Amino acid sequence: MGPRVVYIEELRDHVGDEVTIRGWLFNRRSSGKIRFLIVRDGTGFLQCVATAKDTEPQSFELCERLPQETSLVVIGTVRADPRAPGGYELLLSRLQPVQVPEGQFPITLKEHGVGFLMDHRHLWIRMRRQFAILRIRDAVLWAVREFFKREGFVATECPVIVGTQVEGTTTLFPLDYFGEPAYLSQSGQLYLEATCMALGKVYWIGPAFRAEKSKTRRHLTEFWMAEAEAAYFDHEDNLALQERLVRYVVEYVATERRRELEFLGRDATKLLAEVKGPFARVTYAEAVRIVNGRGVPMEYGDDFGAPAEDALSGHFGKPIFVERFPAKIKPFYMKRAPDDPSVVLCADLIAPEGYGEIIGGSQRVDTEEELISQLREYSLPLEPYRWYIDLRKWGSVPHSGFGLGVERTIAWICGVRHIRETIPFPRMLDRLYP
RNA sequence: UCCCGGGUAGCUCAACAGGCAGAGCAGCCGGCUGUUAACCGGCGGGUUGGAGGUUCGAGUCCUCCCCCGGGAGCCA
Repeated sequence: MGPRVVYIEELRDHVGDEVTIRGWLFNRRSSGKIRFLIVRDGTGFLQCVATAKDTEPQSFELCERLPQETSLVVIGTVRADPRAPGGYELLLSRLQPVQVPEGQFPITLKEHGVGFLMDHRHLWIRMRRQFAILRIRDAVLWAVREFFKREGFVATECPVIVGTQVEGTTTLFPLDYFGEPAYLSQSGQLYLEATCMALGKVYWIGPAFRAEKSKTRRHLTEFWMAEAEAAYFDHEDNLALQERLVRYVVEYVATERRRELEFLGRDATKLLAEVKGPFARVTYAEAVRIVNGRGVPMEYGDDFGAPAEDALSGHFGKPIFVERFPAKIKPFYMKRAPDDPSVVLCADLIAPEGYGEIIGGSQRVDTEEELISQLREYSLPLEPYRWYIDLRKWGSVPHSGFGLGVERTIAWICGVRHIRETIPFPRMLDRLYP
């Protein structure tokens, strides 16, 4: 048995010790009699230093030959050295290859085009930038779970195969369910409304599918949403909850993943400043005026396009709730404002810096009469929604909820322009491989 | 679906007005005891996305198709 096996992220506690690291060869450099290996192990990257004096001869020889992405076990002494990236390095005693690649690894440390990288996504995720983003993704999802746990929400699940269309079939992926038409869910919301009447405050993190043929940096056909629904929550409770969630997530990531944010060139201080104070809050009508005032044409009744969202986020420099949209451009399940039935008690949360809408939420229709009349207004059939209507017959209460777009949130926190890098294997229009 | 841009070596790109298809990196060989995408010297590397057309001659011009990227609409 060799020295104790440790992970790179634990090295600060092992300075002076001889340890074993199991990982992959990320890069190597040589200056003749001194050779440097960069080894990664999933928790970080480590510089290993090999010299003829300190390193066992056969291992020293291998340092000059092993190709990129060789899986290997390295044994050496941990030491702190300011010349090492990360501050710690391993003085290599010996190494043992696990598997040596025959050819050259497709992804080098040089430039590559996006198309090439996407075709090699299964290997691309081993590179430093992707490593940082995916570890931030992990932190975002943990933060969401921790937040809801603290707020007393119950974790639950929604079906992914559904028979009901939420708003028209064009955005749904159809499925043959033993001869019955079925779809991949575009949101768990309707089911969450049922579940919150049983468990009070509920949330789930699950996939959502949109068959829309959109081709932008903000869209995936398969993406993840953190959805919450709470009985007895009105519109105001809903916004307060969302604001606490977003602030919690950002503060959590800024603390737990500072190193990764730094690597991405993201200024954690700026992020924290953006969520520190109360979020901006405007009505849809005010938002339209602001957008117009910044030179982006749009009329009352239009939905916000990407340029309009960018204009808004540029105006405030912090997250913005846009409330009270015209009912006509929002789905059937949103509750009308009591003082103005042409608008609904909803809000979209627009992220700062042009990252777009990260939350959509609303107070829901809670009476059977309203619900049936709105389904009719939207020309939707009542039959598939029978169970949903049923909820309004048996102790219906005011309730509200929202869905947070996980990838857009990660893109904003990471400061990456395209959300395809925020999920291990993005599904997009014309992108099903790998 | 629409509007742009592109497809040349393993990768990133160049090639004037139609006239011998090139560079950097990667790879291989050699050098270097503190490298940071290391550096220095040498070597090999091509059905120019596909099909057809114009021409003495096509990477370059024309037609169709395929693929990729950027943006729009729709949304989280």
